[in-house]
Amino acid sequence: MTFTSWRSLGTRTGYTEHSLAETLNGGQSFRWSLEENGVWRGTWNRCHVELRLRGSRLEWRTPEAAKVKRSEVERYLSLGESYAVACEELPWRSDPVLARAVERFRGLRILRQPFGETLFAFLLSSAKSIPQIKELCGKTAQAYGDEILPGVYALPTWKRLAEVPEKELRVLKFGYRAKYVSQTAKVLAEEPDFIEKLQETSYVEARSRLMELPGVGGKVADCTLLFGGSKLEAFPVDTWIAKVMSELYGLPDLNLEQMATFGRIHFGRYAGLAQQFLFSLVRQE
DNA sequence: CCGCAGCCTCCCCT
DNA sequence: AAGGGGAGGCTGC
Repeated sequence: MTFTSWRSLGTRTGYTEHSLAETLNGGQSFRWSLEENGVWRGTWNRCHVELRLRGSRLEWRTPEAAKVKRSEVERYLSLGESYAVACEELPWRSDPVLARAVERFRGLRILRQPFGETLFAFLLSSAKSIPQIKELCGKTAQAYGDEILPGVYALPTWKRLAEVPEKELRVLKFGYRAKYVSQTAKVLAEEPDFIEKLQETSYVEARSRLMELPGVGGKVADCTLLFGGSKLEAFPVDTWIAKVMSELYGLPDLNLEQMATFGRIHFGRYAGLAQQFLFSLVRQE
């Protein structure tokens, strides 16, 4: 494959190697891999790009045949957003735990992934580690997705997934998640504008609609809305964040749903960004 | 309303 | 070395 030359995405993104790795490979997306030469390679929709950091300058390139636009990359990486403003608005001044996390992972941000792909990945996420989820996504793309470039496969659409028998997904080692994917695919196939309509509604409404889908509980709904729907007030509570709330915030008696509510109130409009900082913090320790 | 086992499979631990 | 327990969760009892 012939790539374009490296192009700058700016020198003021705030990214460090550390926070870039945490953003691309820290549990938001499962479609990035780090090559030996320090280059990140990732795929979303029909976009395929490489990223690297040269000092403070973030650079990208893409196979010429892929026809990826700079604006698509900027949007995906959420570069145009006022990231500094969001960080500034987080309550780190009165919250030493958050302050430590923000300091340690400066540059970490929330991606804007395709909604459908995000939903798919998080339907697979229960009781799975990041490498395992990546493996399942990769196998699914190869089995049912389009080959958008030689050897590069996009994830299949939900329409395509609706045609795949649950049994085949079990062969790919989806386990009990095969049923979630299969049944959700059927619902989405019957209601083609389900996802589109959902993105136009408020966080609260979108969350409860998403939770009607088989295999989607509060955590999966929040991850989908945060990483794939740009609902930055979503505060996903997994076992790691539960540990943070319990041990670092002194709230061991709240259940998961109560922790999610606490998070949205305590951290405010950008609770999801705070969650990602805290998630990186505990996961590292 | 709450808490818990079961679900697939893999991995880690003993 | 084989076998139990838990994993970035959801569902039904």
